[in-house]
Amino acid sequence: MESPTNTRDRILDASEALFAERGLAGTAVRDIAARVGLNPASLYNHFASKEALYEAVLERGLRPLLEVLADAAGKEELAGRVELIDEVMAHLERTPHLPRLIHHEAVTGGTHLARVARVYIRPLVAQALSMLKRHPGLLAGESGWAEDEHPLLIATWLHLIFGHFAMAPLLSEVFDEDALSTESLARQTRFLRKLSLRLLDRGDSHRGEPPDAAD
Amino acid sequence: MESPTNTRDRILDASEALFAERGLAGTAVRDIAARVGLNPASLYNHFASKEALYEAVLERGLRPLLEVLADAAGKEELAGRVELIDEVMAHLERTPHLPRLIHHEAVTGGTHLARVARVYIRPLVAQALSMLKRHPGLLAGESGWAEDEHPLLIATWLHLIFGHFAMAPLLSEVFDEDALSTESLARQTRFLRKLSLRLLDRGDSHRGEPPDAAD
Amino acid sequence: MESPTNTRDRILDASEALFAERGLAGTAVRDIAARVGLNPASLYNHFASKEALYEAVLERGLRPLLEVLADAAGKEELAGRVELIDEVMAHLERTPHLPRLIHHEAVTGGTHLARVARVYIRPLVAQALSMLKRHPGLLAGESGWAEDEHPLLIATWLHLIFGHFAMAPLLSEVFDEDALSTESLARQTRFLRKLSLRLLDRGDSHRGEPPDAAD
Amino acid sequence: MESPTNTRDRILDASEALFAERGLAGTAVRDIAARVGLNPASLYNHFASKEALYEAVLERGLRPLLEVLADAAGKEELAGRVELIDEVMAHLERTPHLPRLIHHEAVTGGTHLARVARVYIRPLVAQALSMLKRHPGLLAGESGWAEDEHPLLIATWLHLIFGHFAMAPLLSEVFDEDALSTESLARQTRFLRKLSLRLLDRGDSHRGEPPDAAD
DNA sequence: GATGAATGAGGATTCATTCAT
DNA sequence: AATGAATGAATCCTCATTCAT
Repeated sequence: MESPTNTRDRILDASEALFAERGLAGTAVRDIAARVGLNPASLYNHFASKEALYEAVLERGLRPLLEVLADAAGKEELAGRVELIDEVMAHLERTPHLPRLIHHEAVTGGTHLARVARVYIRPLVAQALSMLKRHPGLLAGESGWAEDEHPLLIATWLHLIFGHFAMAPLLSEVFDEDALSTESLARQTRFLRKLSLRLLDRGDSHRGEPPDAAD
Repeated sequence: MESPTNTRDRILDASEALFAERGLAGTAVRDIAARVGLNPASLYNHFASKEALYEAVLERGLRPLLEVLADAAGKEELAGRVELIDEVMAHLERTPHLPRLIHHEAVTGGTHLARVARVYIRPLVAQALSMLKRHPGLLAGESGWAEDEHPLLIATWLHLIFGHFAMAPLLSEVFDEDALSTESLARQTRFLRKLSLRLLDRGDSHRGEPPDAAD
Repeated sequence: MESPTNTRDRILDASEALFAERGLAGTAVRDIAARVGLNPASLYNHFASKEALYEAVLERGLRPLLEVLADAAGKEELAGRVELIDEVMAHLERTPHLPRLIHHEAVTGGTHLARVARVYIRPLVAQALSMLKRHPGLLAGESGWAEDEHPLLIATWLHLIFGHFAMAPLLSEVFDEDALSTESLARQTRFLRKLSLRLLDRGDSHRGEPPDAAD
Repeated sequence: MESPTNTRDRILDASEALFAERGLAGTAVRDIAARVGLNPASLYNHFASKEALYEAVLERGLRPLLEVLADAAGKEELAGRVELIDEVMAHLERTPHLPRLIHHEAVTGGTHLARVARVYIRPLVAQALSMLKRHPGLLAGESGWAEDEHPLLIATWLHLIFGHFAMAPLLSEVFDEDALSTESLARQTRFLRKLSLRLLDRGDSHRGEPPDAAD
């Protein structure tokens, strides 16, 4: 988070913030340049076009997130599941623009979306699905989730994690509290863990095991 | 949803679709005009500016949605809770652009957001909160939700309902299925009801009451 | 030549002059606009792009020339031959920018060249060749032109007619006389007729028939 | 014509080709640099400006050509006349970009044109005119050329020689044969000699002296 | 000599909007 | 209510050039 001396990175930082805030179309190259303290023409010494800059921003933001997810997903299921939430939330707290960027792409159905979805998100979802399938709580009788509901569970986490960051402006407005504050994020993280246990474990499991004992 | 002969409505329809797809900044007046089969100048016979048109689109989309919500919220709690999901999902299915519009606003933190939030969403959230508070399942002992978690529960529904529609382009790409298809929407609705029961009722309550018996 | 009231034509006129003078790359849209007394943006109400404008200029200039040539070529050979020169020179005198435009294209080998060559010039050359073949003077013995020299004869006329107009700036500078003045053009026309007779008729033919008797 | 190791010459070569192809305005410094495999900034170690580079290209191309012309013009008239054509054609074959460069200048009426015309071309034309005047064939009776037609004869050669090279892209397109091929150039040279004789000698002279016997 | 980075000026084009018709 | 033409401001980007390294 320390401000980089490297021009390229400073451009990427400024772009990330503005693209997240206003979207690709709503962001003027000149505004990015101004924020970096650079002549607009200078940006073109580093990126071939606004479009290319946008892609670089996506790439730079998505790749580390991907790695966090892949790492966590590789661990033991039970532990990984909870830690996954923690780590993703922690990571996003450090790059809070990213979810909004993704939302812009997701909502817009932009050119990059297909690529982003295929390269980054699909493998992740696949991994998450296989994790789910091996989860003991799901095998249980009548209270479990049918197999065709598993994707919806995955989507639920996506919505709740990314949505919280992406919709932060709205949530802050509605709930009168900065949704990106440390406190708010911690609360959301706790809530997500609790909710996850509640969704994944049978009725009796979350009775003997207080969900937020970890804090 | 039959195509209107009224010019003003045709403009609103075209605008809604384009604003939802590309956001305010990404949508050109001339593109709206072209879609309506009109000269761009003619739009100004109906709306004072692009901005005014955008507000009219928001207004036209939000008001009926809020009426649906207000209506449902006024009913008996238990019945209302489940029907609320059904009705909102059904309503959004008929105006599928709306959630994306809201998301654009929410993510962008646009000028209209504050107004939209205060006028439309806050009262709703307040109502929902009071509903939650009176819900019997929440009174229960150690497994319930603390009062400061109630807003997060409300947000959960917002994320899951609006998110599903708004992120439809991404979800479709990732899950290889049109997220706005009748089937997909029905499944999401069923899932939401089940999830709601699971979140709101004590462990033993959802055991005796099969969650998707309603279908 | 009277200045047109029609905006589109005024744009074409200004463009023709500037494109001829400076070439496509050397001409700024804003300069065209300024010459017409218009905002640069207004040009785009009439032409989709600078490129399209350039094509329209070429088209507007070439088509009538083509017709002049086709008309003249359709007439009796002997008469036609001499009149062809006269008419082409007279036509070009009225559209003196055209040859420079063509030269720009010819020298640049631009994108349009292939089309211009195929659509406009090839049919013309073909016609001229067939005219040449039927010319009696060419049948004659040792002093005639071999068949593979016929294209070079055609090219000779092209060079002399179009070259005179296109290179007018240089010729004026070198010969201290405006190459596009009525007088200069008349002289060049006379010269071309004389030269043509000299090239096409046997030695004795141009003795009994004084070449510039027509004036 | 072997590719030079000298950077300055490599720049001049690349520039000559590009200036000839696209003209001064149409050529970007960066394109020249790219063709040389150099950073644009490096060009400025060798030439003060694009303009200066252009002038250097003109200079480098024109001076040897003029020496050829001056040399040939100094010789005996009759021999020189025919050899002049040969030598100029041979020289231009080795620097085929030059005529296009000159045409760009000539057609554009650029800043350099006046200088080029006065310094280089006028003395040459003067010399050629004096040659013409002393030519015996012109003294002849009614079939000769009046004195005010002499400049037009000079111009004729200019048009035919330089025009052939400069308009090569068009001619190639129209006549379906590379106008700069060895064969095509040889044919044009032969044609020019024949045409010269035909223009300069009386009717009976070119009867006893077959024009292309020289080949 | 070479280069990466920077820049002011200018390039074509798009945009939302106006206005006379 | 509709439109063609006009426009000032902005858009992305290119250009020739400079300069520190």
